[in-house]
Amino acid sequence: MANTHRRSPEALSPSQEHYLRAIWIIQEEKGYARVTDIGKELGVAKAAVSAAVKGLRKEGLVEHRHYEQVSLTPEGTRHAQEISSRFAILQTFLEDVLGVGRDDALLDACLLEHYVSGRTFDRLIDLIRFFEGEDSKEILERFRAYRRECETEESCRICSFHCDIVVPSGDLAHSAPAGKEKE
Amino acid sequence: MANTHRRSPEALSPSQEHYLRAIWIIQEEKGYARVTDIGKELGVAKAAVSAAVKGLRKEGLVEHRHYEQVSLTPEGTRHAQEISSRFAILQTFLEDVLGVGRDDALLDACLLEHYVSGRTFDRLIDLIRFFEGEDSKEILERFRAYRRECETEESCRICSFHCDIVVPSGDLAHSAPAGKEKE
DNA sequence: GAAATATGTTAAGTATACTTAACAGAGTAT
DNA sequence: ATACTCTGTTAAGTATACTTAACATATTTC
Repeated sequence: MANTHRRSPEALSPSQEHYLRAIWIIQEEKGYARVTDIGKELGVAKAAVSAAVKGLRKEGLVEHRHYEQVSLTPEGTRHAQEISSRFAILQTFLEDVLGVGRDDALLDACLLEHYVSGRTFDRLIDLIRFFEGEDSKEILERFRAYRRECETEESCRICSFHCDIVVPSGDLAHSAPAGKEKE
Repeated sequence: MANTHRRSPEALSPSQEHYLRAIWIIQEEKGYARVTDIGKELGVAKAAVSAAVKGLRKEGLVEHRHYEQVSLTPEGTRHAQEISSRFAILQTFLEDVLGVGRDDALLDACLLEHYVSGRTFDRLIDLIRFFEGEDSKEILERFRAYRRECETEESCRICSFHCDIVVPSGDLAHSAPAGKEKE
């Protein structure tokens, strides 16, 4: 695909990451995960889960004997926690820093968790911690005030798209059709 | 798919968005886009471009007669600009606010542009503008100082993953395995 | 203008990630 | 204990998005 991360062979696909996180969540909630539970959690048919689990088993991420429940191996657990960590970081950033509503934040975090690079996650954590710090609390407050102002002002509706960030001239300028994206 | 945005039928796929942006970039650069150019830009075979263009034509986003060059319709141009706008917003945020290196920023922006919701983009613009504003310049500087400190400190290496954001207890707390993610 | 090169299309095949439908195994209920 | 229900698997089919190979068209070069 022109749009998809070119992964190294051992790397997990977004779909696989999703399954792992779902299994982890269900395990935490009710102790064990069944095919049907996973399907419900992700909104897919049992057959799809069955196939996905087969793949995850082949990679040593879950244990699963026919007609029995699915459980994460230590390796699988490690991955699941990593993904959940990424999810939590994104959700925190979206909700608590940006002020995005919970529903949008959950949806966005769920998609983005698979695509953000480790380096960017590190920086996001920095930013969250910066805003979280005692001597920066007032900054977050200032940003929130700025945002409220932005929401009421007429001029700011325009900047949702085609604002001067697209064809910028200021301090943050980039030439509009920016660099290549070979992955 | 468990991992992919469930789009309304008229919505574009990440792949299609990618093609549109590539065509736009090439058009800007050299006036016209050929199948081969697009393939090179995206790193895919000509055959793939041919098929993709057929789809985009059916949706009225590009014009293309057999063995001739591809050009965006007004509708296609609108989409391409929108995507480029999203890309630029992300790149600006990653590079200028977070301080992610250019290469990572380009790669990340290229993946994320397809998945971030409009609402989140609005807020990202707010944040960029906030940091860009004259009376906030010193805040960005303070964040950069904080980051530099973070990089040198031993304790901060630990927080890349499995930090207390995962199982949080502070002000920014979320219960660890956070909400559903039906899309 | 014929040959060589560049460009574009088509066909066939692969991989992922789903779907529905049919079937198989396990547990419960009267 | 037979029937019903729930759960899991398999098979077949769909859709997207690629690949390579073969072929078609267009352009350039001599």
